[in-house]
Amino acid sequence: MAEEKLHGAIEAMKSSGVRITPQRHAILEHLIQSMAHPTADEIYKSLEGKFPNMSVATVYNNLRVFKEIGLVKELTYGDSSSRFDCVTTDHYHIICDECGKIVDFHYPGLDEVETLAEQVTGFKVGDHRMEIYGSCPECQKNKH
Amino acid sequence: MAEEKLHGAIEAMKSSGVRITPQRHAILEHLIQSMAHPTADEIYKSLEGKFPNMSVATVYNNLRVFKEIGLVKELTYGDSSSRFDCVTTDHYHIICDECGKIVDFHYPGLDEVETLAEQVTGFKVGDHRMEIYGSCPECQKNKH
DNA sequence: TCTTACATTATAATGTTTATAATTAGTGTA
DNA sequence: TACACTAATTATAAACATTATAATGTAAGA
Repeated sequence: MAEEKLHGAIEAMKSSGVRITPQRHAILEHLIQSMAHPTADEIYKSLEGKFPNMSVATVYNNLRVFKEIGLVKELTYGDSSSRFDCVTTDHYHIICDECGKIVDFHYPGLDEVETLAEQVTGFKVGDHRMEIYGSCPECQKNKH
Repeated sequence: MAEEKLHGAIEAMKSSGVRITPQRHAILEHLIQSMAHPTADEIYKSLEGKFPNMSVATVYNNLRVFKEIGLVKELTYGDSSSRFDCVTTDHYHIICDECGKIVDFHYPGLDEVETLAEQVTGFKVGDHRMEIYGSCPECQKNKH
């Protein structure tokens, strides 16, 4: 499964015309295998063994590249440093008020809301649902 | 309305034993009156006129104090600096799977999700809903 | 293999946020 | 109202994450 994910990520890089370097491979591999959501510095430190000469800038540069092609999501909580997470297949729905069309909308990060809800209410949270409502591009056009 | 909000905030400070200083008053007033979600530096700059000697540290310190007593929420997007927002009365619901109890759950910040949804799907977003599901404190106790 | 454009490295710079120590000022009490 | 006590403010420096720069190295197609 991790293998497949890595393979898919590499394919995504190829088709985006992004070069596959050993450093990029290692960063992606680390992101996929680690269950945690590491900071840039944690990634840097964990790859020090394999790449003693790797620069911190390389980690940051590549995380930006991965974000741009949609492989990685940056999570900003209150702490000092951002955390990075592979994009999962979790998704929500966005629904057109006018024609009822339902479109998948991928968004990785409402765990934060669950955590806060637990703290504030004392509930043990199991799940949540969210829907977004609006007007789809086609229905917007038809108004004119 | 802004008056009331400010008054309420000051009451909250009093009952938390937090001293009311001119700087704190001004920072709160600015947060309540401004429609935007200012950064610490923006607050600092906009109060330069009234308080030529105010230190940036004062702004940060007081924003932390306000956060601690629940008056202010820190919003961390991808940018370099945090933004700060008065806690609004917007709320969601958290629902107990077992007894059906519904508890208000205040959370200021899903605008970010709406914005991203617009960008990704091309929809014009009007609204969203979210519910959180779990087990309330009482029902958790009753299991033991 | 060769070439070229892109990636990496090392370093310095930027910018936000926090820590420190000395001064100042709220707030309860006499 | 004046006093005393404690907390808040200021000015400064430091810490920290992140980005920019320029030189060097390397992936990948011709």
